[in-house]
Amino acid sequence: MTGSTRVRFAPSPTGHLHIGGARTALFNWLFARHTGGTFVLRIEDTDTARSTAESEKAVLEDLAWLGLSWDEGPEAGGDRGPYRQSERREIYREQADRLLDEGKAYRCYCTDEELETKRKGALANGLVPQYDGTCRGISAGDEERLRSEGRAPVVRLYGPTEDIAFEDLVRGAVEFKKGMLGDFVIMRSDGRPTYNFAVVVDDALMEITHVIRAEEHLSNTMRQILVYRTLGFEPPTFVHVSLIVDKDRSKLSKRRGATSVAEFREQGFLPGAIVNYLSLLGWSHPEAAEVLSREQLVDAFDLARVSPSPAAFDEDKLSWVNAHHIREEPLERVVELARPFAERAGFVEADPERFAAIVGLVREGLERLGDLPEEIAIFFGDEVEFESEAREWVEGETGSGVVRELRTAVEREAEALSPGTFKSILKGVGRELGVKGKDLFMPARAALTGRTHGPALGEVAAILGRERVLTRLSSAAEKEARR
RNA sequence: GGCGCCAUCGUCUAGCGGUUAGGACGCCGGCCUCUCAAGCCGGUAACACGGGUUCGACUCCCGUUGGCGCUACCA
Repeated sequence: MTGSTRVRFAPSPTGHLHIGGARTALFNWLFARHTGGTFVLRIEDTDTARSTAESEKAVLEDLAWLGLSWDEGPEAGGDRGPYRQSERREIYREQADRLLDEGKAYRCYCTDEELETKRKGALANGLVPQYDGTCRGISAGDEERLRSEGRAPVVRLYGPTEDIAFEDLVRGAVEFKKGMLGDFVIMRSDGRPTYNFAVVVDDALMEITHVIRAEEHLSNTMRQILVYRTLGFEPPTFVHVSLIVDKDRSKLSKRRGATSVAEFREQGFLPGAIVNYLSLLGWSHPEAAEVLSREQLVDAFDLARVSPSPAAFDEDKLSWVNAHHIREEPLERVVELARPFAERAGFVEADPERFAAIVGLVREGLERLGDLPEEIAIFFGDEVEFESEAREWVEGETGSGVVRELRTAVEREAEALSPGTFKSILKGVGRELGVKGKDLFMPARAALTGRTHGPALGEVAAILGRERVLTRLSSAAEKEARR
């Protein structure tokens, strides 16, 4: 591939980054990185009513968190900016004026009410509602008069005079009939461009080569190609990626669970896992590999393997992918991501090495970082809280014997506790007492952690350290003695 | 309503005229194991329907059905 591809992701800043948007951004990013091209980020904030600066910040943060770095855009700069549509008003106006001068567009003074009446009339007659061209050949005098009445015009582009066909990279040949579209608005009466106009002006001027976006924009493509042609620009290659849908096949909705990247982050999904899972929605690895690092994805990504059918979001599989990433990503990375989860739950470990050891041990059984506090609780605090089943293990005769003997043995034999030494000491106790297996391990586990489930016991003891092991064994023994 | 897109196990998907239709998640068993996971082994389960085209269709064409999208001075 050449290094000249230019793609963009163009979110509207109306909230946190949506999971569907994240997937679109990801495919653009993967394509850019795979081809050595440029990934542009553009903020589509022409809808002033819904766009906010906070949302823009949130979206930027979400993208950065996912690791989808952009080469041009807000904060990154670039020589084809500005990268916010709200800062490009002049550019749209110039382009619209040009079309007006060239007679390819015209001012329309029809009011909403007039338009609404016509629309209803058309619908009533079973016709496709589209602009009837009332203002098409409007005279300068009429314009003057309408303007003096206080009417502010919109700018309309002439609808297509021929069918519009194009080749979509994932959908193949797509064709729209000319009669489907009337003269449509490109500039609103307040001077702001409409979406379909702004997008084309921006994509053309930013020299975007591949427009990779969600399928919901497929129908818009007819309008946009018309704008490209009228403006005298060459349309880019279009790539319409399928939508991500809910388990019930409807549009992904908030009410059925998390839908924003931020929400998944809060639950403890790793950015690498989200990127990995999202890549599998509508794309597949040539060798069917499923657990993939960012690098592997960049390396293997190919638009030719993007599927055209909508994909249902499956949180079970996301969790599975996440568990893999928690286990397989570099420990230091996982530790860094895990720390806030621990600290928020009150588990603050001053010693970074000990904390890393704890995370390194419990990550084997973690599906989400949100489950971390529960798992690491056993390493914190002086008092062990016993689950009832665990209590039974230390209370029985053999159990209490194991606990007492183990305490003595640890005190006598071990200066430092490694997983190996702890295990051999435990086994020694077992031999002495004639106890093995569950009857040996469970009392020890229960005394040390208060639980009957958990990570490998030797490792747990090693992280606890000799002193704490002794304390906990003593206190379990006392507990038994007091009965 | 009109136009467009989509259609393989419950879910994500492989397949690109000839396959016992493959893999993954989930689920169910087994092994391993102090426990829970992980891991390994095995099982469950699909070409929406109807017409063509062809010696031969999951694959190509048409239609039906269903899902979704667009149909705005929202993006």
